[in-house]
Amino acid sequence: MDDELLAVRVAELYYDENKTQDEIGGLLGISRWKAGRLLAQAREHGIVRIEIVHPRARRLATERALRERLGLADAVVVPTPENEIGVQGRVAQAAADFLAGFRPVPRVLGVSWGRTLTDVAERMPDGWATGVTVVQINGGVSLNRRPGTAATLASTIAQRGRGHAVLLPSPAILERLSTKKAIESDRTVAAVLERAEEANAYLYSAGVVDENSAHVESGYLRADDVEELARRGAIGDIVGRYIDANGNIVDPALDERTLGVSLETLRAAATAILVIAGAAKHDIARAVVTSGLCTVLITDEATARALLEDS
Amino acid sequence: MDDELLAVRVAELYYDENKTQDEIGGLLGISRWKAGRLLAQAREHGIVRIEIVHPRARRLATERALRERLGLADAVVVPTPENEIGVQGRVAQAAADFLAGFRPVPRVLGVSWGRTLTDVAERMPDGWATGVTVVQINGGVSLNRRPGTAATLASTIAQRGRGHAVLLPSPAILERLSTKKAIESDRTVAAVLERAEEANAYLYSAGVVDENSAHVESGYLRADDVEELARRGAIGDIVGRYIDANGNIVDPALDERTLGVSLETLRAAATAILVIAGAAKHDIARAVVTSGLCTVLITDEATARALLEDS
DNA sequence: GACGGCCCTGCTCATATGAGCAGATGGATA
DNA sequence: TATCCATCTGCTCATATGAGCAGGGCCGTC
Repeated sequence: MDDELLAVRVAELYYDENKTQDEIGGLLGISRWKAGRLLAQAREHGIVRIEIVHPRARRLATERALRERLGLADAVVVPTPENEIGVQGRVAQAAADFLAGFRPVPRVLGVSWGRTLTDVAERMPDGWATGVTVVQINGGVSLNRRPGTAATLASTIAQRGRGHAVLLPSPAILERLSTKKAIESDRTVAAVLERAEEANAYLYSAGVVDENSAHVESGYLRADDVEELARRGAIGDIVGRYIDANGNIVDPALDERTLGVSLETLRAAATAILVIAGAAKHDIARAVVTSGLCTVLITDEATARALLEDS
Repeated sequence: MDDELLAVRVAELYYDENKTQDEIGGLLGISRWKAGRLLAQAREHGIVRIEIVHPRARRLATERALRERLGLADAVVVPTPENEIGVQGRVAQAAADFLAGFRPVPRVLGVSWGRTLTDVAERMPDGWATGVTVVQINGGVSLNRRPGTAATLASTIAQRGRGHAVLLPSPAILERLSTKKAIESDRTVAAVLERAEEANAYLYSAGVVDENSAHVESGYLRADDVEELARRGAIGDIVGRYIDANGNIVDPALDERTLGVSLETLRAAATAILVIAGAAKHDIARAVVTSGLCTVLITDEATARALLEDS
């Protein structure tokens, strides 16, 4: 019996049968030290495969790589399920867990909106904070017919944190720059934007450039506007603003008409948490992370690997 | 963070990050004993899944169940691969390993023939014994056109064991009883059968009742003979003899014309090793094992589970 | 509000394990 | 054949771990 086969036997006796290395030595006619060494070999050669099977499992090694190689303050990575079934939920759960455990507990939290953030809000544990102010950081989905809009999302997070939400009563993108300036200078809106600027942490996701974008669905943009953006290099949007692979604004004129915190605010933030999942969003995730728009990344392993590959 | 989630974190830090329970306690703000207890819980609840990934892995727990619940002297169970791809090979390898490690090394080994045993023979390690006599225990496949017949199989096992093969120069089933008696009383044949009776161990497999059986292929039986056997309750054959679910001979007249060791010889043997794999053979495996025709079973996990289910 | 039982916690102590070391083994080379 | 080098082996010792136990808090019950 060669050493590899012996290692398999040792591993079986140790892990399946809960024998001590000493007993194993006795059974297989080898010394207990040899048993220990074979066991180490078995682990090294991948004969022993240890997996943490749980919807809330994480990938600490990948998280560390992200922190070290991309200079992130923190990262949370969950395994990507087969065919991405349920990644959104898993990543949202991880984001909720992260936020709930984040210290110091933010007194003012800036949030954007979207499908992903709605998922996060739903998963925030009740009582995750004691008196948090949740500020909406970009113009909202009031036009959207679906429930679960920016307003309910922010309110949910706030209520569960025993606090209140400060909503931004404005469209995401205005048709004319003058309208945008007018709204912005409205006292209530200005007050909201001011609070948004002083948030202790920002929580946002990102969208990809395609005709199903929430901006199109809500009527802020037309399908051909999006096409044009894509043609000009846009790969996605964060807080309503379309950026290219370098994290730069694609269409400054459009951006001027977009209401909410600026990319500069995010870049300067002490804590900016990007929550993003799925293969479709690898490119936009890369753009956001490499251009320093976030300090914390919460994502699935496939996305994380995509980011790490080219660095 | 509830205990289950905490257990997941502990498991990750322990198994993925190789931290000590003490370090984990420090990281998660719990005592090292709590970390240890959570780890135990995680293992118990199946959050930690440890697998031995190797072509020669075994299922010791199932083996133990077979020994204890079916009264076998020994059992070897290998995992059934997805869609049974390669089970035959895996089980054959396990049989070869078992035989090579069997103590005391048999001086005389009785073998039957067939696809499975050919696979076993090919996998016997060179020098597995020092001077073994391998006796063919049932009539052979001289008519068979394919290579790898009873003769080469027995010779291979013998050569690798630094010994020689004693072949049974006879068809498996004779057309007429008188012919069988005549052959049986031939001095050389009688001598072989005598050696077969005194084997220290028998190694054989089993076939299922269908028109592709080696007996039909070799011309010993016609397709409609097999159909008739099935109609009368036959579920398969071992050492050329067709048995029903209770391990009894189905057609005594046919059996009389079948040349080789009897079922009684197998039942009385100190060591009779059945090598069998695949879902198609679950029934015949059950018949052989429950009727005491073997003392050692070498099989795949699915087959083993099928046997254990109804006991 | 007092009591009793249950579970959980943090401990002690025996055991299991891994790191590191010195001698043994074996194969290649001069 | 003698010698060297590399690997392997069995050891000592420090550390990590698990079993079992006593005390404390929490719950329900009276």
